[in-house]
Amino acid sequence: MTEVDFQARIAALSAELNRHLHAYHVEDAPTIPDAEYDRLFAELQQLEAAHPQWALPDSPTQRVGAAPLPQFDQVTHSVPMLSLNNGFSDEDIENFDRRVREGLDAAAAVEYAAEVKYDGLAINLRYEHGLLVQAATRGDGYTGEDVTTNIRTIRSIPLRLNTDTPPAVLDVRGEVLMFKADFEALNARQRDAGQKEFVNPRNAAAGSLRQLDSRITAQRKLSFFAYGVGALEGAPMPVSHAALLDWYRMLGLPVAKEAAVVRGYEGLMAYYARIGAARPTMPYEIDGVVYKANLLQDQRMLGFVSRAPRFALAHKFPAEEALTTVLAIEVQVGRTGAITPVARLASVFVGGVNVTNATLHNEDEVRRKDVRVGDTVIVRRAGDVIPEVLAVVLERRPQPEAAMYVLPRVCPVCGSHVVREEGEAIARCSGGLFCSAQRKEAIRHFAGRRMMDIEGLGDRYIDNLVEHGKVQRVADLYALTLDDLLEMKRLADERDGTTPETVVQGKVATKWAENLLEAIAASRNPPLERLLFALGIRHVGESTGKTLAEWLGRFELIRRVPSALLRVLPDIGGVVADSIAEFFAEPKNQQAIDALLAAGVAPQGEHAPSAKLREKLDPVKLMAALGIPKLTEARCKQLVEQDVTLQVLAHLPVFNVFGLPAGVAESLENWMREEGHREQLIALDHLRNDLLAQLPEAVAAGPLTGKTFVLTGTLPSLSRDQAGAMIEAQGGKVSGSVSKKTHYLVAGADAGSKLTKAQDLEVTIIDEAGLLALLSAQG
DNA sequence: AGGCCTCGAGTTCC
DNA sequence: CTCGAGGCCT
Repeated sequence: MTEVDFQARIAALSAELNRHLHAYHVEDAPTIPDAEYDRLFAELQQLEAAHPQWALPDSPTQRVGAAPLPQFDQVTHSVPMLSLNNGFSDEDIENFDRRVREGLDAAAAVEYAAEVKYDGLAINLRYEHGLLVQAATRGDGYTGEDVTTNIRTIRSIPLRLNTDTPPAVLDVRGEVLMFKADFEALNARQRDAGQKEFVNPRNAAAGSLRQLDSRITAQRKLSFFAYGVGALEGAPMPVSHAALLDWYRMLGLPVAKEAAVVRGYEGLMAYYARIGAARPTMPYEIDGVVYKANLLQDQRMLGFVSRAPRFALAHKFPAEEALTTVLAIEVQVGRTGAITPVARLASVFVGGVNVTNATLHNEDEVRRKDVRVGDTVIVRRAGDVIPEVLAVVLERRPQPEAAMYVLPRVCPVCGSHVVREEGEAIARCSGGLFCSAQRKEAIRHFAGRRMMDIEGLGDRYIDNLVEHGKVQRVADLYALTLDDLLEMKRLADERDGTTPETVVQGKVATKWAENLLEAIAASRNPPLERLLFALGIRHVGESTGKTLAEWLGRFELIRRVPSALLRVLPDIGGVVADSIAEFFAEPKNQQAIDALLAAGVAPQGEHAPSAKLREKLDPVKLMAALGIPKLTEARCKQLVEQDVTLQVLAHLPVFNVFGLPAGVAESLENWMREEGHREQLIALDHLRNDLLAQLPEAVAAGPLTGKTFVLTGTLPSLSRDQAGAMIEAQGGKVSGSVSKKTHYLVAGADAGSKLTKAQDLEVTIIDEAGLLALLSAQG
């Protein structure tokens, strides 16, 4: 044979084998005996090995797996993979149908695409010019993991689309799952090999897909069904969901047989009943059905609400329920001291997992359900994840019965009083950082991934470090020595009665300790927003931390700004501002922070306060932010217009002047009479002047000055932060929600309610390209 | 005052 | 993931 012959033979074999694969795995109609397939496969493998230059990218030999990866790479989805809203009751479905009809102004019954909801893993397959180039997990919806080599091993996924005119880019959304039969077979193999069995098909599929060694994945029988689309370039978007599925079938992609088009509420319910009846005999597990407005045009019109489409709903089957007994009711103490009762249960298999604990939320909840030790209870996994005690089976309550549960009046950890604020559902331990449980939780929070990110400082170590007095405050982490850690481990081993590893495997233990110390040291320079989040200030999470860092720039400043100034920042109101100011005013916290700084913790990326702050330092806004009852912004404006600045206000002897109504004047007077308030005002005024002096001049009047923008959806190339920064750099303003005052709405993919609202208000809507044009045209 | 939306907090299992 | 609370707009 000549080289040309080899090339032709390889191509022919690839094509033929791919046809057989498709017939077998997608059409369920085998075309040749397995032995014959294996023979052709072996021939192809041989030829490719001898003539690798002719091997095709979609050769079936690509499916056997490759050497292990060191890790999975991160992939950013060009169109986010959002989640669906869930419906359980008939009423939920009725509401869904009604909202859709209202949204579409539809008189007649709406046409829906209905399909089963697989219990598997959502995956995005990217095809470029017809070739599978990348497969990624859903992840958090925006970023997932690159599992291409593993996905290639799934026989029913075409490596090349069956078309001569493939789109330049096609993101196929679908579900990877394991058939029940394949799951049973796998577990039988695992059992024979003495390996751990998987608890359910979903976990087996997830575990197989997360193998770094794709040769293992290749041995697991995974399946795939396509049901959605992300990015699509170079081909028109099908006009309906049903048309999309038809197109997929033509391209050789597996699509579930159960997909159907139905009409109106009755159609939905009939489909649900039909699938529910067929469910036990289906070859794979499903946890419900999915409804989507069939017409793409309808989907567009309905749009999105925050993170979920308004045009689709997952109609879930009732969660599986199981009976078990309550062994004990214990309480947990959270970071904020929250006392949460938890039921310890006799282990029971429900919803695909073994459940041994279930939260009882709070005292009222336990009372309402009247859960007692020894009771038989109905348990289910709420929202498919979190186990929940549904109800007590009273007939099975043992005699003599246990007493009704009462929440402990003192903290079981530290003995401090448990307090329940008026109107609050949650009881809290009053011990603060005196309570070791709260201390542990505070340290755990501090070390967390999204905060200081100290790798290797897990719960067990934190427990031991606190128990053995090595760490009292977070700052103590930075003073830990190798000896401290080794001693801690020795004590812990002694107490647990385990073999003291330090002695037996001194080297291993030392290495562990060195790594941990290194991780702690490496956490010394976090971005400012993360440090703020890590401190555990109530109401300050990731987002609020970011706001503070962005607007005020320096930790030293944030530490001393009064509540009134915090309150003028976006998304920070009275409650949050007070919480922050009180935290930093508390001497214990001050000491803890000073110790942290002394230990060398220094946030990186500090900067001067944002120039945007200038407008927030407006005397009217600041005065209104003081939180004086009845003193509205309008009243403040009135005062400032009569030259009553903060400074003047602080020294005013009387208040029933300036045309203020008697009630307002009285309220003002009462406030001023309280101790420290006049001083507060003066300090605030000084701080304001200080800040104004150091703030960069207001952004030079740019072309966008006076224009307000709102960003929504996902832009193709810019993050929202980047787009916002660009707008602000040219003098524009970015606001969080659409109003009449909005000049432009910048809408990306999957824009939600903001888009609808902008349309209602007839606000100019532009996309990323439009924004860039606007920016560059004038910049 | 009411409604919508986002953020924070708490929770479980593998 | 879900709940409740806080913030912001009409």
